[in-house]
This record gives sequence, structure tokens and C-alpha cells, in this order.
Amino acid sequence: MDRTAHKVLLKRLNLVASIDSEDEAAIGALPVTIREIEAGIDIVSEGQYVTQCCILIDGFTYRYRHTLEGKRQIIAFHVAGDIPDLHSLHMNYMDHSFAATTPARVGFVSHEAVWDLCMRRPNVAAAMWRETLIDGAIFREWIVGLGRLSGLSRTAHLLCELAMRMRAVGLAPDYVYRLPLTQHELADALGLTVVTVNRVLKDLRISGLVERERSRMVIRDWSGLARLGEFDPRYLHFRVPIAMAPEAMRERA
Amino acid sequence: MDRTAHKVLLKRLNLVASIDSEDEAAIGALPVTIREIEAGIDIVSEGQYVTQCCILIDGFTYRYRHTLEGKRQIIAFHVAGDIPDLHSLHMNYMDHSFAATTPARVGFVSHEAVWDLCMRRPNVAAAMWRETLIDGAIFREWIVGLGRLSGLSRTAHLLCELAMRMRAVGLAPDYVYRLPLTQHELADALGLTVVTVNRVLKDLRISGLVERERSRMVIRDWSGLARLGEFDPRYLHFRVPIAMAPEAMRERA
DNA sequence: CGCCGGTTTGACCCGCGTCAAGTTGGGTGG
DNA sequence: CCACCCAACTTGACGCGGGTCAAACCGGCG
Repeated sequence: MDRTAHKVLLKRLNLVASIDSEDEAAIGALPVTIREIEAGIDIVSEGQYVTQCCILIDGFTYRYRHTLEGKRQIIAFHVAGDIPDLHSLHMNYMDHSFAATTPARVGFVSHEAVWDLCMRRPNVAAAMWRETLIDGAIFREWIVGLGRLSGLSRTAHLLCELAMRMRAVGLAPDYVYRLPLTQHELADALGLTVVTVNRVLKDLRISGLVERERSRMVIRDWSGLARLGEFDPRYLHFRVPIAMAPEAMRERA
Repeated sequence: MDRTAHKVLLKRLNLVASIDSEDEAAIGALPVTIREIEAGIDIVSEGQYVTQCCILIDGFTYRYRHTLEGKRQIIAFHVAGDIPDLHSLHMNYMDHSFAATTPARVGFVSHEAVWDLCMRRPNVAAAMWRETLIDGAIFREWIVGLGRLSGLSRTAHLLCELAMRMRAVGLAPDYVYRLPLTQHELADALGLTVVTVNRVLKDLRISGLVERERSRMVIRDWSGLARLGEFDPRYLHFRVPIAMAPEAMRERA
């Protein structure tokens, strides 16, 4: 039987809280169904009532909504280890959709099983609660960016955030990571248009901050990018700071 | 002894989840310290590590952050019954500040006491978790607005949201409510400037959608406002829909 | 009465959106 | 192995929503 989903989940919960061996055993006993998701189609759609949630084992996913005029806003990106719809455990009406930009592997767990786990292991419930709160903290950060930062800073911020979150799960050593997003998708996350994103990325490249090759993102000057994006990783509330950004820290002091 | 904080808290938890009589007794036993907060000063400031959270008994409060250039972004508004910093229970570093626009009355409860309550009454823990998730759902909605709606629609949406949330706690019968905010504060929430907010409000008044008298907000044409703001109250995840907006519902079908 | 925070309005400007026209490169079929 | 296609990227020209600056105006309060 495939244990990767359990491993990924355990690792994540240990990253956000502290899990003991009994908790670990209970998590290991969770019934998980693994599914391969193809790129571009919804994993969950707005308007659905769901009875399970999923842990992302591999791939790059995002959550989004459309306005009435058909504009799309991406609300969140998710990488391996994230539990993108954990909130559905308590609010099973989906007010947004959830899809993958690349083929993805996810583990589905029924709400019932999660609920049962939470009741028996309050410690695990706390870790999961905390995970959803970090999700919320990221939303707040996006609000500040969308409301008050320029397109350039906002983009820098997003690139920093993704680097930091991927570092936390070992996917971005040396600030280089796979970013399988089109400029159109970036635009929909940043509240910009493709054209502007293109120009912003050019700016970042010319200033020597980042480099893009295919679907890889290379951060050439971390502290410069963090300063530009006003990025302070504390909002990610890692239990153990993965890697601080000294410049950004100093700025905000 | 003053029981209002307990009453308000109980009412809120009953609004978001279902609480039985034993839960109720446990909630009633919470040690709460009531404090009067004066307008304009921080209740909690960004950067602090907190050991208590608070339930808003009366008054109008908001959470915000500043950018490095000193621009302010308001992240959330809170009315009686809200628990604005419940997230601090699991992440005691504050990544934003919290203040009141009017004199406010809040009840402080130590994290320890809340944590203890959660451990003994999982049902209450679930209700509180859900409360924080609704907070997150509101953030998502703001992201969509900031990223993809015009200043006009965004403003309409905010006015709808506040009306709906205040109706839920009985503070906005007939879609009339007290909105003790300057146009400057509205601007900081909407990602606009005072000047633009002023013009937007004028537009809304001229179109017969809303009326403002002193610090009161009067919604004259609810369905028109909801349509303009693309407001669909489902994202608020009320257990029992307080009052639907028929037009908005139809639009999104 | 005069101050002062908040509101209102006008004139002008700029970041980003819109529209349009290439260009590039990986994938496919002949 | 080349010809072609198409999605993604790139760049230029121009327009608009909302920002900026500046000047009243209004009303509550000392």
C-alpha cells in the first residue's frame, strides 16, 4: 500500500505543530485514497458540497474564483504538503474552485475520518487548525499586497513567498524552484494583466533579482527581492524559521 | 458580575455551530476580563506576542498593517460578537495590529483558559475553529474584490458584507446600520484613496443605492447594491441563512 | 468665534489595462 | 527532418480608472 500521503501529511503537521508518536499512529491509520489529477481540470468546483478533503502529495495547484464579467482571481497557490481544502471540514459548501496547473497527485480523506481523528487526538486537531490559520495569514498578506503595493512589489512578494514555502518542504534549495505557471496565471493571482506581468518580470530580470528558464524560477538576489516585495516571512508562522531574510527583518524593525 | 461577554460569545458560537447545554456551562465558566478600549489606540500591535484573545462585546474595530512607505491596509472589520484575534490562540505572534474606531468594550480571555475549554469541550473547539475559518473566507472574498473588481463594486460589496454581518447579530434591521468609519478608513480597507471613496459614495447615493447620514449607513436598494457588488452571502457560511439576496443568488447560478 | 478633522470638488497625472501585432519554441504530422 | 501550428511570450501605442495635489466647505467643539 502507498504510504506517501501519510508521510507527507505527517511531515506537514510536524512542521506547523508538534506531533507525538500516538498522534503519528492515528494519522498513519487514516484511510486515504490516492488519485492522479490531470492539469487544468477542477479538483473541486465552486458551489459543490464536499465530504472529503485532500492533501497534495505532488504537483502545483491553486484556488480561484471568477467575477461575473468572467475575470479570474487566484486566491492561493499550493505545493506538496498543503491541505488546500481543509477548511471544508467545517464549511462543506465550496465558495471557490480548486485546480492543478500540472498533473498532480493528491490523497483524499473523508471528512468523517478526519473528524474522528480530531476527536480522538486533540493534538492533531490543533495542528490542523493551525494549518488553516496559516492559510488565513497568507490571505491577509495578499490583501495588503493587492491593496497597497505596486505590481512590481506584489510580484516580488509572491516569488519570495513561494520560495520560502517550497524551501520549507525541500523543494527550493538555493532559492531555485519549479514554478509551472503561465504569465496569465501569475497575472490572475497578482490582480494584474498578462502584459503587465510580462513587463514586471522583465524589470525583475533586468535588475538582476530573478531569472526565469522554462518553468523554473531562479532567485538571484534574495535580499534585494525581499526588500522590494516587503517580504517578512514571519507571517508564514513556521514553527522553526526555515531561513530568515535578514534585510527584510531589519526593514520592519 | 458582568455576564455580557459570556452571552455574546455563546450567541456567536451558536450562530456558527451548534452548542449543547454542557458546552454552554463550560463557556459560562470562562474567566473573562472586561475592558473599555478608547478609540484610535491599538488593542494589540503588530509584532507582539500575545497570551490572550478577546471577544468584542460592543463597538467597531478593525485590523490593519502598514507598508514600508507608511500606507495602511485594513484587513478586516469587526462587530459585536466577533473574536478578532482568535487565531492568536495557535499563532501568538501578531502579524498585524488591531484597533477600534469607536470606544469599544471587549472581553479578554487567556489562551490558557480557551485552550483548556477546547480540550474539555471538542464541540466548542470545533465552533471556534469554524469561526476562524469564516474569517478566512471573508479574506478570500476581499482578495477577489481587490484583485478584480472596480472601486465602485468593491465598495458596494463591503457595504453589503457589513450589513449582512450586522444583521446576523441584530445590529442592522432594515439594512440600516451604524458605520462609524471615516472615508479615510474606508479607503484603507478598499485599497483606494479618500478622494476616490468620496466619489464612489457619491455615485452610490446618486444611483439611489445607499444614503449616508452621520455615521449611519442606509441601504436603500439592497438587491441593486448586491448586484453591483457581486455579493453572494454564501461565503459568510452562516449556519442558517440570515437573509438571502435573491438577485445576487440568481446571478451566480 | 475660530479651529480642526472630515468631506467635497476640480485639475492634472500615472500605473496599469486594452488593443494589436509580432516572435519564439515545443509538439505534431507528413 | 522539415513544415506547420498554437499556446505562451513579448513589445508598442494609446486610453482610463484611480492617484495626487490643491483648494474650498462643513459642522461640532472648546
